[in-house]
Amino acid sequence: MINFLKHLNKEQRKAVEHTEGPTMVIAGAGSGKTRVLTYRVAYLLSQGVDPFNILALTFTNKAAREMKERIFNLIGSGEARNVWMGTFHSIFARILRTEGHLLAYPSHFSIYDADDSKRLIKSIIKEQNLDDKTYAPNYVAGRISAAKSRLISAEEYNKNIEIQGTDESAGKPKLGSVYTIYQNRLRKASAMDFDDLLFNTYVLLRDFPEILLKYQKKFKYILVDEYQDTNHAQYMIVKKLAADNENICIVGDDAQSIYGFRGANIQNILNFQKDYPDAVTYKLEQNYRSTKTIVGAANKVIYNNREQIYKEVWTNNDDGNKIVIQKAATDGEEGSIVANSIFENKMNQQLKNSEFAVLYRTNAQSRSIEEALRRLNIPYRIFGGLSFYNRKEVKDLLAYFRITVNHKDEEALLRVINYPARGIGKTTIDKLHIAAEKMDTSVWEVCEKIKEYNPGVKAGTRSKISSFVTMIKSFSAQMKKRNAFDLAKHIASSTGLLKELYDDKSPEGLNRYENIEELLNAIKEFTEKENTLLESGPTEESPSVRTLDEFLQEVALITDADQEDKEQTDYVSLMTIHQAKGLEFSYVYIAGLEENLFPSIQSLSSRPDLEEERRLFYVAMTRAMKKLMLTYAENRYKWGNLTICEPSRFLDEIDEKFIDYPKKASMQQSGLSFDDLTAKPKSSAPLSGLKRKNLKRLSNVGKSPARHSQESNFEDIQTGMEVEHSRFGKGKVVNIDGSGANKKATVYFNGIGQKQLLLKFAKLRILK
DNA sequence: ACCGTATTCAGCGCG
DNA sequence: TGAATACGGT
Repeated sequence: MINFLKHLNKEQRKAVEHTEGPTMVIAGAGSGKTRVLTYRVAYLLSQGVDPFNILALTFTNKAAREMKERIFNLIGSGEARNVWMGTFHSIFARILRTEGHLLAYPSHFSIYDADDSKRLIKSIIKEQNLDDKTYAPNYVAGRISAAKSRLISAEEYNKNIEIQGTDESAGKPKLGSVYTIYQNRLRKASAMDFDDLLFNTYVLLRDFPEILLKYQKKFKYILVDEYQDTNHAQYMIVKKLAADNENICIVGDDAQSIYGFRGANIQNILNFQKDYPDAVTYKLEQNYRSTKTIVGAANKVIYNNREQIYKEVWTNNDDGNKIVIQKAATDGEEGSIVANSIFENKMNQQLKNSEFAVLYRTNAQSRSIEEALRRLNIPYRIFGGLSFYNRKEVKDLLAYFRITVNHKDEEALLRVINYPARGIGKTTIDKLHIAAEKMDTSVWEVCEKIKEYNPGVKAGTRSKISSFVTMIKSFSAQMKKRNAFDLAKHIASSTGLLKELYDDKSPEGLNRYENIEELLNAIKEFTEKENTLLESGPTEESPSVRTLDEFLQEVALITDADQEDKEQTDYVSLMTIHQAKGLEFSYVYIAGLEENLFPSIQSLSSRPDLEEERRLFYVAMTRAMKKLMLTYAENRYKWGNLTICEPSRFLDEIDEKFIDYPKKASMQQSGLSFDDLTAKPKSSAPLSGLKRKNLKRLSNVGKSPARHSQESNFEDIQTGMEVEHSRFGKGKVVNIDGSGANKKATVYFNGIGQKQLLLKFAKLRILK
């Protein structure tokens, strides 16, 4: 039964078997952290602990998903399914849906994403006649978010002399009142933002002892992943929940704390021993991932930080290759060096693209690397950017769902009240707003009782508003009767949204239409998946159909669109170091090791910030299993003009004995004059610009990562051919015009008719 | 109401 | 450089 424990080393095993009392597991990079967490849960279950008594908190959906899968693999999904395992936000949202009424929230409250929050903040700033430069919405949002994650309410914020002083001397004395108004508006919309999910959970546990007791009794065993990334709110909630049993196990690595800028408090992990004097600490120091060279070099770098828990990461792996440091004349040449090196390694050792990753500090750096990879025809995928659920069209449809579930959801209302256009324009919406403000109610309420409130709009507009209200209400009426998919499809078509996108025959429009299709597919999957689950076992409640509001609850907290790539395509990964956390690759390139870029210019003035940059570098280095190459450029395009750069101080922190400086190749000389300085501006002519946009867009759908190699086949399409299109089906090419990237085909599709398609976008498959 | 042009502003980003 | 937004004309 517990023979799976033999897959663990001595220290890992001790950490797994020590189930009672506070436990801290310091897991060095590549030391099998996830393994310990999953085995620990499996072990608890095998010891007879009730799965309903286990709470496992992670930061990302991905981490939660992976952990679940691995536990299922160890001991089957039967019992393990009932463990409360998920992100902080999803678990707390779940608690708030049941207990939120105590805080006067309905169970169907909306969750505002960062976008919604910013829109709202922006409109408040406007309404208050504040200058949107001194009160930049991003900055204001950041301040409010920081306050909430430090558990400072709007009221406390305004009362706090120190904070008020800071804001006043920064010339932004109204921040507090924006915060207050923001909270009122959220409240009126029956909505919580991401920070509220934490904040309100804390308030719930603080002010309602019986609720606290209930969850303390329930969660007898608490596990927290990536503890070094917890912010104050998360820390306090966990502390409260664990106060009774103190069966808390936290796992993390202080050396990998890289989210200080968004409120993570590294002191939480550094002070764990003080918070729980009885805590037992286990250190996982054996690295299974990297070569001795990489581990040694990384250790040496992180050693320069003052604040850390002492540990010595070591490995049994081979020495491996030395770390290569390469200088480039420009960022363009840096891209070429990286691409060439990938090409060489790949050819010499017959490697897959997926064994390579290029990491950088800022997203803007991806450009030069992309171009170089494209020149060598190496398939790549850029991570980051807009994820599926952040696309406009997807959010629009979701907004219809949201307002169906929660009429008061104002951000949703504003998104869709005039989309597709129904003649309810800006002027009208402003009037509605003013009326709502005056009567201290929601915009929805004004719309619903438009005659009573009489916001001074013409009769014609009034009837348009009324029919919008009627339409939304009709959706709501069907919500509990129809399954999520049926209703979603009904909403998509009867609002005219589907038609609007369908009629847009531009390549972008097609893309949007397909995204809606994909969203509907996801809902269908959701509907069916849950139904099969119901048959197989006893679950909570007992609804016979999965409804739209349930789908919305699930989807509101999903942000990684990369639902495991189904087609495991083979590409080089390009991502920021932050995105690379938790991943590993055989060959890693870290680009842009220059002062003011990495470490970032914003970090230079404070020691903690600089140390965070160093940890970031540590994280980057320790992603590599076999080979690591570091590059920097002497000149780099920043915001459009060439800037002179100095090598990063971090390069000096690596012990010489681990480094291999390649002999200055002649290509660097020629590269300077020919490859880059002259070719660079021209290489981003309209054509390549368009292509890149397309790649970026595709790259984020997850289902269809950017694959450069695929693009070539449109050259082959000719008049008379039989082709297949993902949406229109089979058809015959009637005509071709244009050439190169602008090559267009006129295709006659069976049963649909003629379509004009830009070949570089339309993924046509040649049949005959 | 909507579209094309001008202007502005760049940090990493979980949920 | 380029994306996101503001503005002014139709």
